[in-house]
Amino acid sequence: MRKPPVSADCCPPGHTEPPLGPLEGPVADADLTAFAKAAGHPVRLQILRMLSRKEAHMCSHIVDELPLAQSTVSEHLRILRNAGLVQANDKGPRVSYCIVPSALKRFKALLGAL
Amino acid sequence: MRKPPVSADCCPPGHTEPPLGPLEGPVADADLTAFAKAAGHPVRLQILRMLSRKEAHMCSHIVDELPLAQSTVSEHLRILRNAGLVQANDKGPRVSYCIVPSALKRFKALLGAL
DNA sequence: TGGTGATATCGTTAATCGACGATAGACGAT
DNA sequence: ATCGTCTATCGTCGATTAACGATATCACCA
Repeated sequence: MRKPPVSADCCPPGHTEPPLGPLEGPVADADLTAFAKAAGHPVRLQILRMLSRKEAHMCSHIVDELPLAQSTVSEHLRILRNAGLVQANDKGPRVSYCIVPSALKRFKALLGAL
Repeated sequence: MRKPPVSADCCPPGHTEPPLGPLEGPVADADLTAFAKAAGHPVRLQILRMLSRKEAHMCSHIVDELPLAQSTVSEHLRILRNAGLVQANDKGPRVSYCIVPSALKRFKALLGAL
């Protein structure tokens, strides 16, 4: 349930390399469980794919692509945000979403350590 | 919900390299969702870790390690089996479990393709 | 200042999940 | 043949999740 601070600019080009955290132990287990749980839903995976292909950034675009109510999509985005996989810059009435590269990297690293 | 056939011997040494299936498209999405859903639970992750460290093979060992009823552990093992991540050889009254290396590999590949 | 479009939140409801105890089935040992 | 052990399955119950519509909030524009 880590809620990362909303950064002003979305998807900053990777320049720093944080240590990504431990790959085993309680923290690793909690993180991997949270990541997998968030990704373990067809709609959320679809959203992640859209964001990773940079086909859609704005919430309304995502809503247009899915046969779901806006509130439902917003809820899935909230779950992805809470898991730390996705980030939002809420400048103005439009909110642009993007994947958090370091989180995805950590997700892959944690799974790789299995 | 693919239920792989139970092989007679568990954890055969890797000798063949199946193509692992597509990394995108509906099948990939379904597989990745199923894998992530199965792994997205603390108890199941713990079971996967036990199996990957080869600390425990038998169901009873896993039950001993966890503060859960035997039926609950059996249910988690069933979910992991249904996801294809785990395999059982039910020779005799004891059942030995192990991770399915190719499934784990595919899981990592699917996530890596994100 | 009032309106408009875009998101988030709230409350509700149906469906799914997680856990348990009880029970059944399979096998080896006695 | 019977017993004891190990595992799977069933039925149940409470908790959580997923979806929706309605409503609130926010930033911009006229």
